[in-house]
Amino acid sequence: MKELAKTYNPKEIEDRLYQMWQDKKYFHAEVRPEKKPYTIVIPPPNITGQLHMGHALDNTLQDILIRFKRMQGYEALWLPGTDHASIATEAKIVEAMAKEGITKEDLGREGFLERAWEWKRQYGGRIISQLKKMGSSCDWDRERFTMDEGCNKAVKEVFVNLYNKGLIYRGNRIINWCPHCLTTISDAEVNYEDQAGHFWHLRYPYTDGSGYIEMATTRPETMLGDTAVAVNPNDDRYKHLIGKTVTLPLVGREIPVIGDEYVDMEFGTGVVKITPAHDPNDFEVGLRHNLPVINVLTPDAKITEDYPKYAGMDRYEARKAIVKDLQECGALTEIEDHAHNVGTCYRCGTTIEPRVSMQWFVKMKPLAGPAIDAVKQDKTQFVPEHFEKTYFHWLENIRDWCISRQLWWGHRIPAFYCDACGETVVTKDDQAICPKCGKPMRQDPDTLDTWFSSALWPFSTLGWPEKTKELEYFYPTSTLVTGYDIIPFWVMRMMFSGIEQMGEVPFKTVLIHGLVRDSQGRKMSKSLGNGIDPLEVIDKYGADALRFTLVTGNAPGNDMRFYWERVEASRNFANKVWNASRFIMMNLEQVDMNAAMDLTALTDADRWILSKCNQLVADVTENLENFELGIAAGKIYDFIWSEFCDWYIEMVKPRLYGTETKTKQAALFTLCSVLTTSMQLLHPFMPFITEEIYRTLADAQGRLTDDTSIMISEWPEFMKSMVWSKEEEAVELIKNAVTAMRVLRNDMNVPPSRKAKVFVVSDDEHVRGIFEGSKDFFAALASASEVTVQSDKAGIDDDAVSVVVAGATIYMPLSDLVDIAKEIERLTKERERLTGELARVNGMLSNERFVSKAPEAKIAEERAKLEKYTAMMKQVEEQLAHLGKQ
RNA sequence: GGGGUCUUAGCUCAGCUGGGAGAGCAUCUGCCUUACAAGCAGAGGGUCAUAGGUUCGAGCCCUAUAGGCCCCACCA
Repeated sequence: MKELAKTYNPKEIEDRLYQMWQDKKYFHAEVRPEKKPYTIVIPPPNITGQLHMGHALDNTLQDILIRFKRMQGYEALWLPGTDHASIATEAKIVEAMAKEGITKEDLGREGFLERAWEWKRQYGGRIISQLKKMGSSCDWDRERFTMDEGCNKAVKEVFVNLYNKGLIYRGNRIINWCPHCLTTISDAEVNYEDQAGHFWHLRYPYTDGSGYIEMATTRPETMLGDTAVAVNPNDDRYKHLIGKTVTLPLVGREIPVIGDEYVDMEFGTGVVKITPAHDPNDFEVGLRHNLPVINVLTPDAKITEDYPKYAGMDRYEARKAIVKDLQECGALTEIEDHAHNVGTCYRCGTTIEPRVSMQWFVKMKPLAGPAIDAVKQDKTQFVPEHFEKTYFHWLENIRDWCISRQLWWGHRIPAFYCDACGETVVTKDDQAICPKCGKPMRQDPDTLDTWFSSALWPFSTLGWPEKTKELEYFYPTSTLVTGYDIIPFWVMRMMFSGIEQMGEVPFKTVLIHGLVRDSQGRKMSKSLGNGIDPLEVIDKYGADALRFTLVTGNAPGNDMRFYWERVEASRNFANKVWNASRFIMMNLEQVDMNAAMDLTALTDADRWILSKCNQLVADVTENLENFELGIAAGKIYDFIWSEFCDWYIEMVKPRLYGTETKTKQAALFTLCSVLTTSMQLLHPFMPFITEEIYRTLADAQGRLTDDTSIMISEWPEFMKSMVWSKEEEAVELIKNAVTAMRVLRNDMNVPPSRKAKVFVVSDDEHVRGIFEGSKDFFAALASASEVTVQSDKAGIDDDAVSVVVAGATIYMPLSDLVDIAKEIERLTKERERLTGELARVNGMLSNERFVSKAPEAKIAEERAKLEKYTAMMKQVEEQLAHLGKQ
């Protein structure tokens, strides 16, 4: 027979089992019309990425769902892949090249891309192999990459579709520019942070020499590009000035004073300098007033050649120089401290430079509407629900999406320009010759925002734009699992893309999770060095322990803290499971498991645990269906540890160590049955250990085949015929009695090694029957030398210690060990407790409004309690009276 | 400025449709009981942030207040 090691060693089994699952193609899903599909597309990790706790959590949740559904009989597809992460990857490669002293320009576009693909081949697989360590049951045969041929086709298709509908346009607009990455970034990619800065108060003189107007700015260097000064047209202080002109200091340009309601009269001096080229609001004002747009900065944020005195200085140097010059010419009157919000690049942290340039945009309003409606109509549901508010808020306030990037690594924009005649052609197929004038065309050099291709992921990975059978079968996908921080970047964009291109939402449920933080609640980050590597956790405690830790004690959508102690607790649970299995298998050889099972041999204890286990099946299934993964895991944990191990296995030991075959067989049958069911319920959470136990058990029972695997076994089902309430009640009574005895012995410092005679007294024949039938294990669990069940106190020493449970009083003649005073104290305490309970129940039942309004069942429940407590109270009082006499 | 969310045992957090406050860790006591000391049996510890309200009944629903965190926002 197969033996299990004394402690669970994950390293011995994880890789081996994962390999087996892969070899057997258990992760692979096919179009099978006779089965219902269940689909998850993975949030594709960046090829630059290393597995971190966020991935670990995200993938654990997905794997739990997919394994659960697979066992339930769905054709479960978990579609994996990676993201090309244009800006991050390109930056990494450029950085590596810099170390060799090469620039992008040295290699040229083709050469650079070659190098990038090489880099992808080399590192793109790393994250995948790390996901496998987690036990992720992805269909690796269908692995995709956001820049593979299929995705590229989809990207071009969508671009052309949207362009033809007028939903993609090219325009000269103010965008977020990163002077370090030298590309645009979208609004969503700008992080705002508070920075200490200053208010510089400036005076611009009127051209007619009639004085000056004063204003404040946080960015004095942009004054080179000022093309107006604005006041609020309703402002009595200034409205008469509208139409006058001022002379821009240092530059000498004559610019108008204009009136625009954008100016807040209450703030500052109520005067604003307008720099359309370098501020988004000023840009809008400029549009309204037809102001010239004067760009004073180069792409890397240096002053342009147009201002020789400052040319070549970066924006901060220029600021110093200009401030100094303004001061010298008397235009600067005051410098005030001022904290303000500065936009920074999400990738490199550089302060964003608003900049006017020709870019491609997606018109968002027409796309946002249907995406909002779909969620309002519950076509897609968020879990937890309140995240839909975040989603609505984003979509309702959305601005057009800037999608062009000045990068080489990415999907190239399928637009072709004719320099000769100015023609633009947007097409899926390369266009070399201008259809209008026949001259050569050149393709737009820019690439698309990475999220443009990610947005298509739920259908591009299923073959779209081809009408594949996969697409028809697996789309819309079932559940999307991601962090709340990704809603604006990805979830939202998949929603409107799916609706627009497919006519159907991309997924039915969005399961949102929070961030994994460190033990002090800080974000895990490279710079803090507080990140915990999931691979290290797996190495030390096993993947199952890591997975279990990530899914328990945490509600959906909430951030969680990562503690090593919690992993230890999970590991301990794994070990518990392991040892319970080991115990069962050690005893298996005692009986012939192939012999027919005599169901009448099942005892109350057997039926009790089977009934409990059956209920667990119902609960866990329901919780999983409602995405309450943590609750489900908690219930399995409690059942296995507190019910199965702490009680049932202990109850069954006397039978296993005895000689009677029939009852032994019933016990082993029950043990195996409950073990198997609970391993199946636990499998989505802890795939490795459950598989190992499942297969080892099959082996021990002589039914192990090549295709025995828990992951393709059928999910257990709740069976009405296995609800045994009477047996449950009976065993609960015994459990209460055992606990009461233990408490009593503990209070009196009686060690378990000291066995005592126990008398159970009850005038209820039914209760006596229960104790009679459970004598063997009752004695063992209560450390009794022998148990006598009788209807009265005949033959029991007067000084026996007693404990009262519902329906019975239990006596232990520990005459020489008993401290009478202590015993009276204990009983007095018990009387107090019962008095409290009775007061509560009586209070409720004497409340007329409760009796008339509460549900029938609740009232009956309270009446039963009243009866039970009254009887117990009577017993306790009798005991007290008796002891008091001595 | 707008929105969201949280406040429950010493710590970290659960508590699913309102019906006697839970877990893990920590603390204390006693156990090497032949599956497990990564264990077993017990114990202590909470005015569920505060104040109102709805209800027969509120940790849970409503309103206000205080504090923490997050997201969004163009106040130069």
